[in-house]
Amino acid sequence: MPFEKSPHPAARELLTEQAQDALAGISELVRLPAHQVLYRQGESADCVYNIVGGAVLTYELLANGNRHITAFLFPNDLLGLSTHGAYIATAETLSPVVAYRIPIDALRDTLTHDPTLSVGLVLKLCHDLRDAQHHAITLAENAAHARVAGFLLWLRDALKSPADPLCLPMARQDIADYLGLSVESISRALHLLESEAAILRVGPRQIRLLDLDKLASFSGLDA
Amino acid sequence: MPFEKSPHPAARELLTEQAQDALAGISELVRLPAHQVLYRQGESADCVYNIVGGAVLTYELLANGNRHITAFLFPNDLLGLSTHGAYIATAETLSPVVAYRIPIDALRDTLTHDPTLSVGLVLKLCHDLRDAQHHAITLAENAAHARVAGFLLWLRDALKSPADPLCLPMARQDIADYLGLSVESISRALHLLESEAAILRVGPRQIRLLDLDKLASFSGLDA
DNA sequence: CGGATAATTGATCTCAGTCAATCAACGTGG
DNA sequence: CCACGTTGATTGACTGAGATCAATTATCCG
Repeated sequence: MPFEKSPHPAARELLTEQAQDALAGISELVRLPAHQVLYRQGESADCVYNIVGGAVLTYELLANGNRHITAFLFPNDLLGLSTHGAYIATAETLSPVVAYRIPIDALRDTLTHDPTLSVGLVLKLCHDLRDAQHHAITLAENAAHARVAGFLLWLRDALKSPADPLCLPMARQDIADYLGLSVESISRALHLLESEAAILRVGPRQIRLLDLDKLASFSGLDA
Repeated sequence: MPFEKSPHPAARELLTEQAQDALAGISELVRLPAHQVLYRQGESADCVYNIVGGAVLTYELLANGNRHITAFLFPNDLLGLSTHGAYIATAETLSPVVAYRIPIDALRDTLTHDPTLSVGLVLKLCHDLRDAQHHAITLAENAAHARVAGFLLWLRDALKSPADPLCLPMARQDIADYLGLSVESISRALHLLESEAAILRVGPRQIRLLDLDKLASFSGLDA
């Protein structure tokens, strides 16, 4: 939604400062250790969270026992919104996290009074929707190395850290459950990308993206 | 977001009557023939559409020439929202369509004045986000017949037509591009589901869902 | 009725999953 | 400080589900 055509903020900062302030007024700052559950799928959705620092993932457990990761969330991301009063997914911290915890009632009240927040929230949701659709496109791409290449580029963007050794905040299994692949396929894809000199594995959690263009062409999603 | 916990409207009618009225006041009713482009990916996003009747699909063209369908849209669905002033996908009618065309500027103005609309819009976007995540989960499920079974159940729900012969508004190729499969795999999956007495193909576009429980267990997504 | 398009069926091959083993990294306790 | 055990990551061999290519059948619309 082109509410702000030219001076658009960075993709992940769609909640304007005013909106952030409005939210801060009704929220509580919480600090959480790594690998802590924020909320569980099916629980009554009482609060939403606005991440300040750290990384979070959300997942759903399927009937067959598979775990499907629906999103990785980073600073300025919002999570916990749902339509029918119950959380859709389970949310877990990947690292120590600092976040605003916002009671849903307070959010609703603020929303009905403060139009500024509305616009920011709508923009944020549009972005998240776009992200989810992009995720779906990645999953529809059948080639494993294409999914992994796309994932690395997406992560680089999401982390806003062009810091050369890209730091993965999640384990291989998390990437696998996000991309719909096995951990072994993730390894093989990384091996392939490395052998093609597109990346360099410094450590299991540190990857240098050597050739962004090559990665983009591997991902098949660009231009 | 549990803005309305108990008396929640049907999933596809999250825009309240008030919100619908607010939108109707600033919009123009348009009628379009089948297989007409509403807008193209990359164009300036000037209008959003609220579907009254008919079916629409949105897709993105990838670098490798593949077409990925991001959504099928039906009455009460909203499309055309984007974050940065340009449409993300191309939208095409599947059938003759009646829709409200809403200038984005008018929507923004209304949004900053009418909190009712805000809440409705946020709810709608939450629903769409959930739908996109569900789509991603379907794509991550590797079994072709599982995807097709899930798709049929989803479509039945989306069409709000328990009318026994389920009418598919889209072609096999559309289903394939939505589920990340080949047309042949769609056929084979339907054949399998039919041989298991879960469905019955009346015609290419008419399918009777004989055993919803069996379909659900094939889909593997339910509880 | 006839041509064009869509849908189905068949045969083959490729790629990712699975099972299994190896290797590396890290933290613990002796 | 180092041996050890546990966990996570990688690599290898094999299998199976879906893509692809090709041919046939069905359906739509003039």
